[in-house]
Amino acid sequence: MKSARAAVLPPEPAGSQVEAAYWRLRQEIICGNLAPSAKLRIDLLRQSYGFGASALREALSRLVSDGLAEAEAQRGYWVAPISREELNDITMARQSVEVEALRQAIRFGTLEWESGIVAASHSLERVETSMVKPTPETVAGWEHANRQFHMALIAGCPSRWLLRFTASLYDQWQRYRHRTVLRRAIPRRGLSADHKELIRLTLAREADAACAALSRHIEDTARKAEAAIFESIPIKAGPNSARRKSGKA
Amino acid sequence: MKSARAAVLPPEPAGSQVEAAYWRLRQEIICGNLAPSAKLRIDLLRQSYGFGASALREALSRLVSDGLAEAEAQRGYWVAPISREELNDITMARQSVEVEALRQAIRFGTLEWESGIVAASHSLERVETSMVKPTPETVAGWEHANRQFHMALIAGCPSRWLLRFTASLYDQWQRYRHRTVLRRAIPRRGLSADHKELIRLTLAREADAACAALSRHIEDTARKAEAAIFESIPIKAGPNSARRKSGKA
DNA sequence: CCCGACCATAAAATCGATATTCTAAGTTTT
DNA sequence: AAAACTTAGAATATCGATTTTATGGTCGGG
Repeated sequence: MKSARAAVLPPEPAGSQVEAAYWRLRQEIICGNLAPSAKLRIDLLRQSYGFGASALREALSRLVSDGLAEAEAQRGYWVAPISREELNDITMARQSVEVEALRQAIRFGTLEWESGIVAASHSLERVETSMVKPTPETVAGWEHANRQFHMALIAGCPSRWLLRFTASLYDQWQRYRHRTVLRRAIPRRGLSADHKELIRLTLAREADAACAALSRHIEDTARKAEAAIFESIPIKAGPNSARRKSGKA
Repeated sequence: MKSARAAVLPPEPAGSQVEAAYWRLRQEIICGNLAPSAKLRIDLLRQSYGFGASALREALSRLVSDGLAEAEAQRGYWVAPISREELNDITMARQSVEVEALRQAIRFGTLEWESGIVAASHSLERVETSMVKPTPETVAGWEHANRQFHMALIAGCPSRWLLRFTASLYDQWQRYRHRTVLRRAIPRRGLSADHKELIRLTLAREADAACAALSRHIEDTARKAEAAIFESIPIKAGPNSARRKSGKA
């Protein structure tokens, strides 16, 4: 039981303080505990999470490179803002990059790749089936399983750069979707028709159809998130989200 | 005269020590002064460039995110290695991402975008015309102008993410091409037929033809670099390029 | 003679303290 | 009254010293 649990929890490879700080902050940003556009004050984070100042600076640096945070010299760090425009941008970019990665995966993928898809979809199905109510823990497990599934789909792509970009975009996307997961109704039990079809077409190596299905899937989920975030009840924007729009000097 | 010069020199926005260190190291890696796979020892860099240890660590962190360096916890930093495989990967990824960016630029580009292309191609032509012999300075100017030109081509693309990925890949590519520029014959005077055609098709908004031309251009230049680097005289690999291939613990 | 554990050296990671820069409130001047 | 200057406060950036961890050679045992 315990090992089965561990497998669905998000990994936090803490080989060093910096890594630990990086993964922690990353998680906090993605799941919204650190709200978009919030100021990230070093000494405050220091006492909140118990990391050293240097480690935090280094972690924040990496988050800036990932596009999860922003920095201005001598002014400090902020959580990257979110907006309808950027959600659309992320969606469009995924439709370019992730779909191309899938195409190449279908073209070059090995048996090992196919097995990975089957394994990941099994995990995802199991998690979805056992998730009766969305709590922070089950949601974290589901998000991890879903990420693993999407990565498994394209893992057969031989281009390490496309894979890297895809992962980067997926993390960005998760920031948006996370805000919609907690409020949505109890999820269906088992994989969605979307996913099943995507798996079938991919394993059948029907590239065009599979790519179209993935593109549609990306579009649909993004539209739902867009509606949930920007058109229904606006979630607390946070009082500390003041950010100079600033023309630079 | 001086201002005209300044315009073609690569920018090094040194708003802070960390930024300065970052841009300096980045330049040294791209132009090969810091050889691929070379160990990056903090205290050594410290006395070589005169930056503080913390600033260097932070800069190195960012370079890792950019894929220009690698890190292993408790073991330090290395310059990212180069290989024929990765060159092919970068090339393929550019053909996916950069070409898609061009397609969107052609579709959505404004008048300002067109002007940017004309301006950048003018700069590039001027630099190429005035470059009688490849010296480190003129090469740096030419590489900057060439980069500006490629970025100008796709600047009309509305997706900030695609632009970011393209820039990232272009930097990677520059590492490879730089090793071929110094040894090649005296360049033609003025823009290549390749570039002229690419500009013409782009400004005429003939998307398919322009994308095909760009894809071919990327492929051709990559092939030339591949031949120059991996099939002719192997450049000094550097005695300090020893790197554990290492299975991780 | 070979293998494994131990110790000395060197490098990297972390922490705390100092200096610099920015922000904002209060004051003065026009 | 409005604008600009001054000054106190806070946050960031930088540097040096300490702690922790890896590495390579050596000694002792099998």
